[in-house]
Amino acid sequence: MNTLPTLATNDATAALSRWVDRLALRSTLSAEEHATLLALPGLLETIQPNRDFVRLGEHVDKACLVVSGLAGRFGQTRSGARQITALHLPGDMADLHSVVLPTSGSALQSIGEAVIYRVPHVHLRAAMSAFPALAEIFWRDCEVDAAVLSQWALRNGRLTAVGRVAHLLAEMACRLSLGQGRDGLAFDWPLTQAHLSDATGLTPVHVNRMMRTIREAGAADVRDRRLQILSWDTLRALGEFDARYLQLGLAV
Amino acid sequence: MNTLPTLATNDATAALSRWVDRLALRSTLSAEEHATLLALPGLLETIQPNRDFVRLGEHVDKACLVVSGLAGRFGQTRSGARQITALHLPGDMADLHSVVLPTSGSALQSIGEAVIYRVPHVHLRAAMSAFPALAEIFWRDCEVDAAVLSQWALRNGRLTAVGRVAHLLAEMACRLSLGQGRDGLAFDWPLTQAHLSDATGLTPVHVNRMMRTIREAGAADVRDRRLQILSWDTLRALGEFDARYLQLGLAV
DNA sequence: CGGGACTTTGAGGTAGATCAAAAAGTGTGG
DNA sequence: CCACACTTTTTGATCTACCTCAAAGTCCCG
Repeated sequence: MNTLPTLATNDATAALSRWVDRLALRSTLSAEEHATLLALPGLLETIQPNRDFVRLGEHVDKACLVVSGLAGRFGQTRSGARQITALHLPGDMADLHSVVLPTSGSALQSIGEAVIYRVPHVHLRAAMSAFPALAEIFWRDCEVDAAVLSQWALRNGRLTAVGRVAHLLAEMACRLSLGQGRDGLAFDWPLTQAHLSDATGLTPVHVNRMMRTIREAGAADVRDRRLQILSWDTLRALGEFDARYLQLGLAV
Repeated sequence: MNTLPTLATNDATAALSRWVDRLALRSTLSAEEHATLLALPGLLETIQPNRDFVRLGEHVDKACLVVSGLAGRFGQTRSGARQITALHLPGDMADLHSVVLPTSGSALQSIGEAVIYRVPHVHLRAAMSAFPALAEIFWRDCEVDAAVLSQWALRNGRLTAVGRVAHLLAEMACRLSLGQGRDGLAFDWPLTQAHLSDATGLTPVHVNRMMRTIREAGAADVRDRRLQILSWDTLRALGEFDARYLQLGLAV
């Protein structure tokens, strides 16, 4: 499915803009740096639902910016069990780290249909050469992802099943709203219960039961492919959730 | 317990040298960059067993290089359960990422007695200013840690208890030997079974049983605070272990 | 209207947790 | 060198959170 060139360019610019805004939350960008990043060339690509767009072990020379939809980072055991180690939403440069480690250590897959914008490393490197501060800014962006992953390890290692699911829902609500969740918020939600089970290390059946528990607690609900926050406080309590690790610049 | 200044300096230099050698495995360093890093000033500090030397939420202005002993990165749930999200051995700059994210998202604690060398960010930043390539090299080092964490998430999410413990033992054997494990290798091993349980998300009692399983399989054994690799192939099979993610430059 | 993907429910099994206590190791002071 | 306290490992017995297997129900799309 092709979009008109202009439309496509607008999509990419909007996603780049989201990304740059998020960078600016945590780093100081000069006007020139800002402009350079917004002008990064790349290729728009529509990815069918649940398709790898970066394969495990592949040598990559482009970084993927999520334009629309959702992307997951997938690991896999020898016996074929999958584990999601990161979820990326529009405005996330999903594998910025590939600039410094170009051999992909895990696969990237679309969740639902997704559009990505592939930015060649050459251009990112050119930007870094022109503005050395960008290296640090990119590095910082990657470290926020690492902090999130560290929280996932804690959650999946030490929370009960309800806690794990609730924590994930709460995290996504925060990231999707770029702030604290609030009662009544709702978001597009392409994740199936199978995806949630791969992210939390549970079985799909058990995730289903935990979603019921969360619904019956009046915390959150997924209906019609949308996530509804019913009671933010309840959800946060269930998942022992504290948004500080997301580094969104919220009140401490 | 104070050591003579000269001795102390030698320790720090040896640890810095290990760190720089490891950087050189994955990045290309010029002679000047090499020399600058080896000359990084810092403070040697001996840490009592099981003491936090970086606290959660603290604002840090120094990065910690492990000189001797072992350090763990600890997360904690509200209910007090602990999860280890990284283990750092001598020659690891345990929180290099603090240069770009100075508010610590998790605590660092010694495992057994440890010696660390605290390198002020100012000097790391000065090095980065003098040699812009260093920013990228530091970033790459952090990304290797992130790749390891991602593997931990996969392991703890999707392997059985024996697999998790075996995988951790195999990883540590590789990192301690800077290569593949080999039958008969042995290493100092300050980790208690309680530590292993915090790293794998299991209970100490169950870790004990899994250690027995691993011993009875003839794969590995801990005796007298030393880890003995009995059969590398068996251990690797038990943990579904593939060393590539460690980026040690081994044969693929 | 039929087929595929996803959710939901049920029944029964098991890996790992929990609780409790003994055994072994380690360090300290007398 | 022994006695004591403390930490760590080991073992046993029981319990339960989550898994497995199976099938029905729902939604969506061609």
